[in-house]
Amino acid sequence: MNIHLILRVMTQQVTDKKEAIYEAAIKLLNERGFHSTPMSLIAKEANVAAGTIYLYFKNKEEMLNKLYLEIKEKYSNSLMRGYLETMPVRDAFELVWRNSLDFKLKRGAEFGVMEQFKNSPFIKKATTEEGLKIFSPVIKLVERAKREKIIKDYPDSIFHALFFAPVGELVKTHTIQRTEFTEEEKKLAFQGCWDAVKN
Amino acid sequence: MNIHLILRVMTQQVTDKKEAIYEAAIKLLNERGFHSTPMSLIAKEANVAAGTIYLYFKNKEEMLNKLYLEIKEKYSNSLMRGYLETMPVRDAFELVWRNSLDFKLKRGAEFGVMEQFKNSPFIKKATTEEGLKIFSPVIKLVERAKREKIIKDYPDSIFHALFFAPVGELVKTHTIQRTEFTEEEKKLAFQGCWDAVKN
DNA sequence: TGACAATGAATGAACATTCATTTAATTTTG
DNA sequence: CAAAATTAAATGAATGTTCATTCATTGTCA
Repeated sequence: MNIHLILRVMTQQVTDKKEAIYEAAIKLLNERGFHSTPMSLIAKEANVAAGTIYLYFKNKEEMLNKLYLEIKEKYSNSLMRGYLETMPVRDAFELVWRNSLDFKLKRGAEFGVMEQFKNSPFIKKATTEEGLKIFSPVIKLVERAKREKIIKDYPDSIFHALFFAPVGELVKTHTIQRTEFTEEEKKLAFQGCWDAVKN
Repeated sequence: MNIHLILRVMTQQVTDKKEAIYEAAIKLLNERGFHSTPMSLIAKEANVAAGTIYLYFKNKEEMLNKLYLEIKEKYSNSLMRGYLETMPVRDAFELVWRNSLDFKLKRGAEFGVMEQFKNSPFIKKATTEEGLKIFSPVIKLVERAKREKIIKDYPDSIFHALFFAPVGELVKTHTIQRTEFTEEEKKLAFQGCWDAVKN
């Protein structure tokens, strides 16, 4: 392999097709669920031959586990967007909370797939563990807030449940009911989450 | 059909086999997920022939939708267990919250199936709507508490997200990590949920 | 014995995956 | 530099398997 080949591989085919496959999979999985999106359909949606998917993934299981991790990583990255060490802690929490909400609202298909897979026996333990690592920046922020006595000294699991779980639930409700999520409601909901964890 | 037959049908076979099928389905769906529990396996687990399932259900889709409703109903009934009109409102909320937690902990398989299906496109809109009706006793309690200014005047969706969503999230975390859910943690978590909604 | 319940082997459709072949890109050679 | 040779990428028809569902047959019981 010479340098040109390496560049091509890195920037063109692999990225393009793999991305196309991921995108197609996200769209279809969200719309139809795992059980009724065959590989052949994903291939068609991605404008790729059925066999091509198997150049990039060992099989369907591996593909979906990788897709899940990819989405989790995107989500995790979006959480800390705009964060500065110098922020007041409470502002940082509002930022992270809003980032979570925005991701789940704007990237509805990704969020749908995440939710569908999160509790499915289909996702392997290794994948779940990998997914936890991705979250570490947020965990650091929580540690800091606990040390400064700004939030209660909850175990991580309880903090996460009180502060983030409601966001997902709300987005699901609004998505199902096809109702607007107003700024008023966002403020109310954040205040509730904050009241649950603040000291 | 004579009266004896009707009685027999109502009390013996139908109930027994249907129940056996439901139980088998819950166990397998929770363990293996929808995509890899074939009807034949459900039949075997229920000690019933494959064809028998089709005496009680039109097809797999109908079976799963009915199963989902059945579970939701059991869950909903368990929520109000022990409730008395005369209770102080805050005690009633703690009761309902603990009932929710107990159900999700003790009936882990049912809870797992519920979670797996809740966000799946597999569940039909009609089923989701039917599932909402089942919840009405709790909604009445919430109305009462709002009127008495004991909890904040949140829209139902926000109340639900703040007060109930964390319970499910916590149970899932503990189930995955195979850790004990201590009484201490339960107290902490309830206090958080209550702080989120109380006035 | 008649009426219904239950069975489970058989059927056919759907699907994941393979692989022989084609197309495209890259390198070598004269 | 162009043509030939090599290597890699991509294709999609074919394969074998899995599975939901059916239905001819058998069992049950009033």
